[in-house]
Amino acid sequence: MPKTDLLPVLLPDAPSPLYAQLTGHLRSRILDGTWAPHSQMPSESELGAMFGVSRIMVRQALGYLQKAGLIFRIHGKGTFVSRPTAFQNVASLAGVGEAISRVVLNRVGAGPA
Amino acid sequence: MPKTDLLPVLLPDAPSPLYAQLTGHLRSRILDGTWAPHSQMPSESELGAMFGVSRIMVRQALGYLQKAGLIFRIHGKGTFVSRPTAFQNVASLAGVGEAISRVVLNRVGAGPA
Amino acid sequence: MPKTDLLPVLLPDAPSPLYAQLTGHLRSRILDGTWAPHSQMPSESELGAMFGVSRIMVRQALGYLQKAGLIFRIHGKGTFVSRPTAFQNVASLAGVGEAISRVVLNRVGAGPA
Amino acid sequence: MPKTDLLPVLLPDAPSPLYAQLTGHLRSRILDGTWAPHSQMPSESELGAMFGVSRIMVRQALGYLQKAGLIFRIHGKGTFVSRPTAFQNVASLAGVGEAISRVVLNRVGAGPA
DNA sequence: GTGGTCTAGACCACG
DNA sequence: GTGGTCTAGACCACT
Repeated sequence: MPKTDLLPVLLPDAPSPLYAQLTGHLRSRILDGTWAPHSQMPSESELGAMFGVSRIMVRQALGYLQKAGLIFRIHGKGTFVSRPTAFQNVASLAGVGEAISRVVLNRVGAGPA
Repeated sequence: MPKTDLLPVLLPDAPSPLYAQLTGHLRSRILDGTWAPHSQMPSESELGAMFGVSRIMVRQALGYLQKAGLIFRIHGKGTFVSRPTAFQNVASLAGVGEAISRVVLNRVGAGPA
Repeated sequence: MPKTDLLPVLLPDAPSPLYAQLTGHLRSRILDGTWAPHSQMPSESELGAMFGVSRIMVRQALGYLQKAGLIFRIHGKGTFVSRPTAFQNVASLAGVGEAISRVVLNRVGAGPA
Repeated sequence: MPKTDLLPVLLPDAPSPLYAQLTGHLRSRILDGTWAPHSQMPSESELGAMFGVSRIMVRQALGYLQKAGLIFRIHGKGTFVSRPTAFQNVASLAGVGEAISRVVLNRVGAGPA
């Protein structure tokens, strides 16, 4: 009787880590245009204050978004949205976009070994 | 609390589980003011060392105390005594107290810029 | 067996972050057989003590090694070397090796949640 | 009252650079014992706020004091006064003192379980 | 004044 | 008693 019928709904019982939630929130704001492409996002500290989490969690979430090609970061300058919405599904291209943007805005940075 | 070797048959023969004893000890220290309301308790590891039990036992005991509204825990921060003795029976309100305390504690340490 | 002398001298003028140095040290010990394939490595805390760094730096270094397929980690059990030296250059296969090792050592993460 | 655009070419018009003044202030506080030997000084941000200067100026001044052997800095921990007045002229030894202090400080908080 | 590295130590989830 | 998540706050490198 109790047997759930093939859940179409995603079971929300799993709490999911904070940084995962935060990643989702940030991604939404990028996709919905709150932060426009190539515009500077709020600083890591500000994002931490906005969402009530520590800076380390912000950095972890931003790291995911960077890996996904949605944003790129420039040391000493800030964090930026990388590409327009139309390109967001093409993750592999976004990576290229990031590299180009980095060069354009400043210069290449050294990745970790 | 002395050990009674003669147990009435109605009770389980085990001399009360370890975590129950520990829960009693911790509750006593909270009620007698050893750990003041809203003050931070020793860490789970320290409590384990203090009472000579494993951390899993400590967590089980703390879980009881939390459910009873005597304490609340903040991830990454610590375990805290929730309210003065007078409020200890109102478990449901204590939950609210926890939520408020959490916000208060968060905000104290997190000034925006 | 010493390191491959294939690569010309890497310019060592950059101080290189601590976690990068640590990653190198750990990789060396894996490659030289200090920690044998499929054997359990020291815990994160022990590695921190061994190298005089914080656990977070250890985790960062282990994260790199995991991404490179040299190790895999099992929650609640430990960190393990993933594959023999002969396979270390084939990073893509190492991922498969990890999956197999998980099954061999214990079992699959059974419940699909 | 007039803006002197007639500058004597030999001397700079600025009455000693900002960081030199700051360096003097900080040195005074160290020598008069405001910050005791081996005690932790205020953070770079706090010092900037205390003296109304930017953090970059603070870092420049601290760099001088470090080179002079009056202080040493530990990444992720803080800035510390290095030695009593009697030793302040022996800059080279202060470097050794720093190294030792680092180990000592590290070991205090990092028991091998 | 940003992002980058690092420390110390808490609670959480799993075995 | 492991690895996983999270906090708070320090100094560092760059602009």
